[in-house]
Parts: sequence; structure tokens; C-alpha cells
Amino acid sequence: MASPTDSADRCRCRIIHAERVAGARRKALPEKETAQLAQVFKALGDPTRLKVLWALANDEMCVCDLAAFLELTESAVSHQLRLLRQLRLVANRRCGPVLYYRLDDAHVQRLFRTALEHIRE
Amino acid sequence: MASPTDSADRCRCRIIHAERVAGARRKALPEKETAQLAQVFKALGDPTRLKVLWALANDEMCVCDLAAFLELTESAVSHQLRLLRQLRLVANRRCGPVLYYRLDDAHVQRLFRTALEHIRE
DNA sequence: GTATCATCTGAACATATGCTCATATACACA
DNA sequence: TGTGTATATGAGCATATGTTCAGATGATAC
Repeated sequence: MASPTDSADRCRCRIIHAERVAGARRKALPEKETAQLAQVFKALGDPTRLKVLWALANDEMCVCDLAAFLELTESAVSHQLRLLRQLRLVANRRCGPVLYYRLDDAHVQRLFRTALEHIRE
Repeated sequence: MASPTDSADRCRCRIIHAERVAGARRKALPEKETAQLAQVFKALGDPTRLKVLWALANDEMCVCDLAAFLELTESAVSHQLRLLRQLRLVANRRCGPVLYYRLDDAHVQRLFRTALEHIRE
């Protein structure tokens, strides 16, 4: 099998439509933003994290609340919250020994609305 | 270790904040919609598929164009396009032996805009 | 200081995912 | 019909991911 980058062995379509490919390259997102975007969507692409964010869109919750709600260990929830924190999807406030988590901004809710429109129509 | 659902062995927070958990359960998305939502976001959460969708947001492209653009085999691209098709994120039109893919609706672009706002701010 | 609570972290494991290879299908034209 | 092109599909494999377990960290009350 030829290498994917070896244009000589590709289908004729490649040559005919080379301009289309060049256009896509010109307008492509920078690699870094592509990776960041993928990270955000991937974070939303897991049912557990999705439920966490959906719950936090309604009310702030602490780790053990979320664990009870999700019927998961607090450890599992904590791992997921770290990921969501790193992507600035959630933030927390400390109240004594308890950390209350909330959505960090309104973007998550907007993403939910748009994606729900898509699957419902 | 206690079962995650065994409330008696959970932290006191669980008892104090039981109302919060009950509220989250009441307002939770149906399981089916949660799964569909996660599938859509997961589809967007891979750099390859993200690049495909970003490219198609600009112009329709055939499989071999996308393979050349991504420097991947046509087989790999075809596998990903099938997933995107099943989620109605892309659609295609046939022109002789060539299938031209495009975005199926405007939701993907709106999701991109919102997520870009998030990572850029 | 010690004890306790809530949360966090790292390692390990089972499962899921994306790619490649080989093969099959669908279409166009002779 | 037969040949060539473009795309699709299924199996296999290496890597990534989500959860659990065990233990560590940080804050609070005594």
C-alpha cells in the first residue's frame, strides 16, 4: 500500500481536485486550536462528564453529591472533575472542607442547547 | 470499599445535601438523550473528525480529497465519515463514482463558534 | 499536636477507539 | 459483459480511556 502522502499513487480525483485540498489547507485551524477544540468536545463526549455538567448547569454540587447522583465512587468523580477543571469547564468554591463545583461560564449551556437541537430535529 | 449506591457508608455531605441530589435526578436528561448528546460530542472530540468537519464547513470534498488533506488513507477517512453520517453531521451527494461530502446542517458550525469562544477567552 | 472529614492522586485493569490491511461493493464506460 | 475507479466494510492490533483500589493531601475541630 502506498503512503498516504504519496500523491502519485492516489486516485485521479486527487489531481483533479488539488485546488480543493489546497483551499482546505489554507483555511485549516492552527494545530493547537484544533487540539484544544477536540479536548473540549471530547470532555463533553462522555456520559459521566455530560451528566456532571448537566447537573451543575442547574445547581452547584460537591463531589460526594455528584458521586451519589451518578452512583459512582467519589474517586471516579474527582478524576473527571480534574479534567473539566483543566479545560475551564467547571470551577469550584471552598466552604470549609467541602468544594462546591459549578459551571465556569455559559458556553457549556450554549453547546448543550445547540447539540440538543441537532439530535431532536 | 462500600458500594457507590450504599448511602449509609457515604460522607455526611450526602445526607445534608440529599435535596440537591434529588433535584439533579428530577432535572436530569433522559438516558437516551444523554447518550445521543455524548455521541455527538465524542464525534467532535477527535482531531481527525474535527479537521474533516472544519474542512467541509468551507467546501464540499470527496473522500480522496479529504484523505490527501489529512494525510491519511482513504479507508481511515471512510470509516470516520460513516460515523459522522450516522450522526447526521455530514451528508453526501453522488457525482458519478465520486461522493461529495458536506455538513448536514448549521449546528456543527454553531458548536465550533461557541467552543472557539471558550478556548480563546 | 491528634482525629476526622472531604477531596485528590497514582497505579492497574478492562474496555473502547482509530488506524491499517485486505477485501467487497457501487458506478462508469467500453 | 468486463475493466477500472472511488468508496465502503470487516478483522486485527496498538493505543487511549474510564473506573476502581489504595493511599496521600488539605482543612477543621478538639
